Amino acid sequence: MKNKELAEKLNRVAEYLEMGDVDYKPFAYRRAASSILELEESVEEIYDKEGRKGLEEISGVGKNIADKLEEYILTGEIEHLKTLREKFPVDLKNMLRVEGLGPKSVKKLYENLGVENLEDLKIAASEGRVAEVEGLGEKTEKNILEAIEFLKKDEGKWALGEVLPVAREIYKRLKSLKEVKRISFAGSLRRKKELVGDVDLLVSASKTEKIMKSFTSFPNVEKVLGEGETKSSIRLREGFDADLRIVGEKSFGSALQYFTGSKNHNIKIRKIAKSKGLKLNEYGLFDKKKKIAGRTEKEVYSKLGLTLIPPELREDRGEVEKAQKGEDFSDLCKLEDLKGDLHIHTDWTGGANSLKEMVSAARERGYAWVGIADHTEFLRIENGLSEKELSKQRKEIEKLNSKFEAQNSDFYVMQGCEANILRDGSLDISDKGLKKLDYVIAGMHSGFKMGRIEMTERLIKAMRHPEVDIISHPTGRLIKKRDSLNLDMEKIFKVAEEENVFLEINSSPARLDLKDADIKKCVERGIKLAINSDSHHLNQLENVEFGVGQARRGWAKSTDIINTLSKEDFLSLINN
DNA sequence: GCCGTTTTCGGCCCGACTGTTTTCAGTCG
Repeated sequence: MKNKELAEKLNRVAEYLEMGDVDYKPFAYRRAASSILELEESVEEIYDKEGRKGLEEISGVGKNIADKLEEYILTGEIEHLKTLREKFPVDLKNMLRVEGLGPKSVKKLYENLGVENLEDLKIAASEGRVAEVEGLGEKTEKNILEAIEFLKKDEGKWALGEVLPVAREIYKRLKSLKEVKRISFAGSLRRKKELVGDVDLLVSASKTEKIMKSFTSFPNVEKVLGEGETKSSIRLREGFDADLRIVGEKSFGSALQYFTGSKNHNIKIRKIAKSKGLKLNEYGLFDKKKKIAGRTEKEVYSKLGLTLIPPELREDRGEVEKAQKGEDFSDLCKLEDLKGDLHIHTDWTGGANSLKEMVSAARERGYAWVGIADHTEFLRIENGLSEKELSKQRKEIEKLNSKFEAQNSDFYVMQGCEANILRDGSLDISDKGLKKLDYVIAGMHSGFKMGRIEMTERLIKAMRHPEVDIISHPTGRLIKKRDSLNLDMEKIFKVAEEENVFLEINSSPARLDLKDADIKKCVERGIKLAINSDSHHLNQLENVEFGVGQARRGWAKSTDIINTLSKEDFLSLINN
């Protein structure tokens, strides 16, 4: 768990150094940070086992950064970072969350206006002082104000991808206790919402003391907010809270139903109970004083004349009515329905792992096929591939396929690409180059500030391109960071229908793009979707879990998702 | 600050876009 913290510290050093106009060192610190994030082992473990030498063997870590890692492991501080902070006493972490604001601008704002944090910045900008700083101007000031507004919108909310790994650690810790009979996440986390307020855990047990002790002594606890017999709360070092509730075995189902929500879903469910002369609360479903259900959620729903509604659907978007009619939701898409992943990067472009490594990791996941979709020319930073390089990659892919064939394996690797949609809607690679590929993904990676009409036309032009099959991360949003692009989604959906273009559900926890409401619209119109990991590292293949959660929140069935097809069916769909 | 089919200093993914300027700095990917 410490790796993430350490990487963050190193990145922060890089940012402060950039503020101080230092060259190259920031790059070194960033590189070290990113290789630490990719380690399988924790830096602490490496240090325990192999000492300093082990630290220096981490790629990108030399003598100096090893010093800092050692210092942090031993003291929990990095003196160098403290010194840098004294020079520029600004809340860099939060200031840099403002889209469009980098270390250099933060420095200007601090030196000219004494801006140290977001509040200062907001005041300065709304008083018109930001525009007067040399190098900044009125538009920058306006953009800053808008970006701060956007940040404020999701204040106190955390991205599912940030919360879930920590939540799982707590879950595992509690589950290992013999006193714990049943355990589940509840709340928005269980509903797989893209933003969650906190971690809700529900446990059934008769003896609670040991469980509560284990919970409040979790290593990442910053503060115990409350500790009781049936309910405790902790604040984690990551910044969010976790709540644990313990109930009796006979109430686990009703409590789970109650604490999973959503609020609007539960209001509707309780109304149904009331209309039947029953009462529903976290302790059970009651007929007068007699408890008639509570042990399982299924029992509760069933006694109310409803089928069991999957947590991801519990938003009062029509699921209750469907459940009343007997719909069993079993065809909703599931992780195990995915037969492949169409959006995988390799070290041919910006990925961390080789083609071979990515392919074998995908194979180990139990996929039947996989699609490599590296960047094309325009994205120089990602070493986007030229037509010629794509042909070379193709040869390597064909080699892998022959190998699989020789092993009598049906596993198959397809070659696609993620082409860039330029400002005018054209692609950064020739039709001739695209024709050689099995399929084509296109996506927007630049030019985010365009008017609605222009932006919509741009995307539509790309969708109408005869070679384009899939649009990656269609709205371009970054969760808690950047709002969706200015697109007329109705028009986009219409063209997707006309052109048989598939829209991506990008599983990267930073994106989750399309969002649930858009997915639901696609499903209703019969537009097919692709759940892709957009992996740049083999650890990221498992991110499809987030995409599946998102798809389920959008009511997508397995038949709506093209990754559930066999390779043959997928290719014939693409070629028609 | 790290790295080296460059042994010990010189190079370090780079182009588009935006908003500031009026030729370029900062940010993003």
